[in-house]
Amino acid sequence: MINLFSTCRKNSRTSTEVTSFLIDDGHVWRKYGQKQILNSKHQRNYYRCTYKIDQGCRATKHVQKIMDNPPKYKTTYIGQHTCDNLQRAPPIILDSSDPSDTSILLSFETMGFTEKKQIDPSQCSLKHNSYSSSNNHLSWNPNKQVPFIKSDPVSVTSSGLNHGHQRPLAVHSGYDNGDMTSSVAYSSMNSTYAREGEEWNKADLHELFAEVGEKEDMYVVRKVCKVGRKFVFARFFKVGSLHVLENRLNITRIGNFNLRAKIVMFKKPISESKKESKRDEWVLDVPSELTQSPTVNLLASLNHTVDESFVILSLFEPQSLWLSFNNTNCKGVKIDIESKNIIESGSNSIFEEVNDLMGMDLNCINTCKFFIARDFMAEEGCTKADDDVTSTFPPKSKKLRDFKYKHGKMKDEGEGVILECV
DNA sequence: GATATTTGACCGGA
DNA sequence: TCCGGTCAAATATC
Repeated sequence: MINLFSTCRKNSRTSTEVTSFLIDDGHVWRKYGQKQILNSKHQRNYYRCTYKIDQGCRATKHVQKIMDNPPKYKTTYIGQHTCDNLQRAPPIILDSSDPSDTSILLSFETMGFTEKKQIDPSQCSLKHNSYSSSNNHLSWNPNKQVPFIKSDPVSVTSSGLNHGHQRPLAVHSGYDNGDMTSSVAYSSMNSTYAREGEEWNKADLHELFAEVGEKEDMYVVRKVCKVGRKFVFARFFKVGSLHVLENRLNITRIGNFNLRAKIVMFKKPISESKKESKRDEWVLDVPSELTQSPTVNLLASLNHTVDESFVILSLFEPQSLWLSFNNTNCKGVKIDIESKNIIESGSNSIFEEVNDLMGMDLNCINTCKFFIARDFMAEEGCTKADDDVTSTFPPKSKKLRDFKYKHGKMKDEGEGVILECV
């Protein structure tokens, strides 16, 4: 429910919306305070535009939960944005949890079409586009809560997915890294951009995932990856075939948007405390089927030398891979698989190094981009996987960039990876 | 080190 | 003086 009106307050235009979910207007907000309001059960959270300092944008808003069951949130916008920084991607998935959790927006990608139009909150209605369930994609009728999937070309039964009892679900968001334990399948799902009018929340995703497997938990990453995509980690138990599960998710459509699912190939020992669940402790779990990775063929075509490189296939940019070179000062290079262009490199001298070491003839399309060189010299020839695609990239500070490149071990940087030792 | 959030203190209008 | 809005140091997270 949206109740929009305008009035004057402190010489600023204000508008108020009452919704059953938290909304995202495409702007980047920073919380600057919270206050217990008289005769109100919940605190009011205050936000200002992130670009207040940079660009002098004076827009603010406050959000307050005004009803519990069903939840209702009152968002009051004060002032208009004068900044020109819209959030990197318009949102579509809206959280219905506590207002203190400000993370939870996902975006979706239409097939071959990228839409960067900002969503006007006043237009954020419940209208939905109909979608034809042709071309082997599953369709979802947004007017129905569940199930999301009407039909299933891939037999869930034959996939070995367990459809038994449902485990209690846990949802992580914000800065929670997700306490991913072993013996489970993780699927990272990313997609870009949204179309107007559809609202999604984590409860929706829970129900969607429940359709395809026994899901333990789901982690909606707070920030976007460096290509501006939101993504979700979902963990499933008792998965008979990871690839069937992956395929199953990848043929799922939500409205006009495809789900993009990639299996996350790492695991983490169960730890007792949250503090112990730092990603530094993650260890790789590269299943044997990954030896069939396309990167193997690519490397073969590139005449690489066995002990000189690792190959990292990005989860979130599956069209590219990273190569790192142990014997050089230049720690790595990112290569587009199809074009074989270097799209990011640690230094301008990388090309000579690549040519010398790998016998590759690579093209440079961008040497200006900086990437965080990492040390892949870990035990047993493997490094620890880093599932974080959320770090600032590139680092804004030259000082920080220099530091990270010099040390080359900044584990907090990078992106979700499948690592393969070759 | 950079950036975001938390939270008690502070301020100003009613 | 009360109360809502904001500040800013401390803290958390990356």
